[in-house]
Amino acid sequence: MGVTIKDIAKRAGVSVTTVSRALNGYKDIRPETRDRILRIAEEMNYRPNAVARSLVMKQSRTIGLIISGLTRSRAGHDLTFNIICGVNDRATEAEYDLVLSTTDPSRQEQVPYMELCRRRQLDGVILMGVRTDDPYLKEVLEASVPCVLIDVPLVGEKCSHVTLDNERGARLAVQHLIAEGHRQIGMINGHAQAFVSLERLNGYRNALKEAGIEYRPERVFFGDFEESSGQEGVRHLLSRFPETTAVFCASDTMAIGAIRELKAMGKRVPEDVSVMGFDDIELASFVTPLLSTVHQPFYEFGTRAVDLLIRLLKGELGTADVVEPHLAIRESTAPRCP
Amino acid sequence: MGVTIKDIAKRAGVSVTTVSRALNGYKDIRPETRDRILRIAEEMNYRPNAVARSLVMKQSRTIGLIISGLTRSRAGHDLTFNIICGVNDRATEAEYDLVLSTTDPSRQEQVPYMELCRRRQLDGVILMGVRTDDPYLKEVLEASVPCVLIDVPLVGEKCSHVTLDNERGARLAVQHLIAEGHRQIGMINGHAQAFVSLERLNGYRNALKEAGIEYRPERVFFGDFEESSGQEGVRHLLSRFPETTAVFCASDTMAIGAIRELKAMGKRVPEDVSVMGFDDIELASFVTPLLSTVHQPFYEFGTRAVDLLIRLLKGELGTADVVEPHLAIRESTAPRCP
DNA sequence: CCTGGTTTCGGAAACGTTTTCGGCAGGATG
DNA sequence: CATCCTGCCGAAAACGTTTCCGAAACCAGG
Repeated sequence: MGVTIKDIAKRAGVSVTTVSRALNGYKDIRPETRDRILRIAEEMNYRPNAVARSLVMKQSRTIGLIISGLTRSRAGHDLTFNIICGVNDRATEAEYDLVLSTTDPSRQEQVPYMELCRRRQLDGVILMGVRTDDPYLKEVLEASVPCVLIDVPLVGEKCSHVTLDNERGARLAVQHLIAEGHRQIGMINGHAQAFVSLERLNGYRNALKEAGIEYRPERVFFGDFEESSGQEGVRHLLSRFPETTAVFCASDTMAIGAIRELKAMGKRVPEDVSVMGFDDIELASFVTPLLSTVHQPFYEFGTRAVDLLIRLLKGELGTADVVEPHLAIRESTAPRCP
Repeated sequence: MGVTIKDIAKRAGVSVTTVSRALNGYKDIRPETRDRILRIAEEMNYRPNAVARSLVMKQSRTIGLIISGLTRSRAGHDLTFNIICGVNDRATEAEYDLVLSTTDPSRQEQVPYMELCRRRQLDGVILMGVRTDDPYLKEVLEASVPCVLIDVPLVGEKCSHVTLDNERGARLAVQHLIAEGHRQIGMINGHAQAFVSLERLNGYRNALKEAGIEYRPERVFFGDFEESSGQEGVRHLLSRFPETTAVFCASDTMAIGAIRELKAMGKRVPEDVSVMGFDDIELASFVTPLLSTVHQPFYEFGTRAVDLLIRLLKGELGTADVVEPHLAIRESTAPRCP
């Protein structure tokens, strides 16, 4: 159907070798024949067949974006989408094709990481959404195809990652709470299978310690990043520590749930209790009160991930890219009422 | 690097033909040799090379998801993401790989539709975000690779589409407004380059006509689906028709902008003016007041698009899949105050 | 024993590229 | 004149599959 390199060769009266040379800009070809071939290719509307090329070159100029647990969580919408956009934009800039793939822990056992890569002959992959106990994690580190992880702080020879400085982000958040006069501060964390949860917990602890406030494990509730666990979290926290005047949530979604529950309990936000989120999703700028939170540049995560991957593809060693957090202070936090 | 069919053949002492036969479950092979080969393949951890297979079979078991104007619009986030999820889920179910690709009108001129398909040897594509004046639209209809359009009501021999019954959705929306007692109803439409805009306008007109209300073209403002054009829309509409008590917006995002502007003008929503949206994006359930709107099942659009494409791939003729709208009445609409 | 039909298998071409190797001119050098 | 580059080009192998065609081997019927 399509016009091939052979057709051009025939029409130009040369061999396929010469056509290939002309098309790929090699030097050992007479300029006139090169131009003639190029003109003919143009006329015949020739388009190279990437599949055939991949087969012989053993690389596909394709990167895989593998997302674990995509549809499961409602929390990740805005977040995931922006990363996808960043990856896509940067990948097409660099002339890489992008194949989208999703898994979950059970599928990860069924189909191993390397099979996924080999099947499509992926040059590299960007992996997000994996949990600490996911099978892919070990596979990735000892695999032969380069990989960059998002929000998983691991590096290997052929493995980089990009993530926020989560400890610092969390620390800034509760530092702000403390600066506003709060001392009875609870935390609603994500599940323990997420790396970021542990780091954010550390940030919370460190901020308290700096301020000379005692850390009490009972003050942190482990949810699952979803709205309902935010509600559950405040019920749990407030019943045990009614004197709480501020709560730090490890996701905006949970913060929204927390606010909803606080309102249902007759508390005012932020007058009675301040709540701080994490992520700065789009919703944070639309709910009432507007959510104070720590901003994560998700789109940039996507572009950076591609950059890291391209460096890996060039043979450079794996590296870490941790981006600076900054606060977005809005309406859901306020000075503690005396 | 990877183990190939040839390695298996050597180890099993048969030809590659026989191995291929065993692997693909053909019948002209002795059951014992088939089982033996299968066992060996298993042992050697063989994975077929999809690239080589694509080359010879001239089909890739890959579908392209081409999105025009992805990052440009903030309006489309939730919408686009859900469609992507639907497409992805259904595609992996059907064992198709998904390559993500984005364009915009200018890129569409540079790289023709068919080139995109041929390069990756796509079996078919799902196309969304195209406008009435986009180059791809003509190309798609006369192209040789099957295509399903989202929200573009065109069918061809190898071209299906899935869309909401937009006329009906809009009609239901303003019928509801009319039923609430409103008669001074403005409309904030999308841009004229979107098919849905025209259909929604028809719905608006038809609902008015049914109710015996005069249709006045000056009462409809053409925006661009974005929040700011919603604000602009109410300024325009309210300055010309201060007696307006309800406005129907062709997107939730514009509705949110409209509400914001109305509040800024000192009007209460819905007491002074009702506003109705379109799309039912996630945000609609979080803003205050909660947005009344017409629901679109975006995720389902994605899955249905894949189903349509698969039927096209089987050789069936192009067809239309128009899904029934239904209203989600919440807080932003209310009976007209007497 | 011959014929004809199955069953089971292998050789080889094909898909569209890239790349290695070598060949043939022509000019420069000895 | 012999030798050696250098510039330009073609033949052919290779990538990993699938598939067409034919060939053994076996069996049944005559």
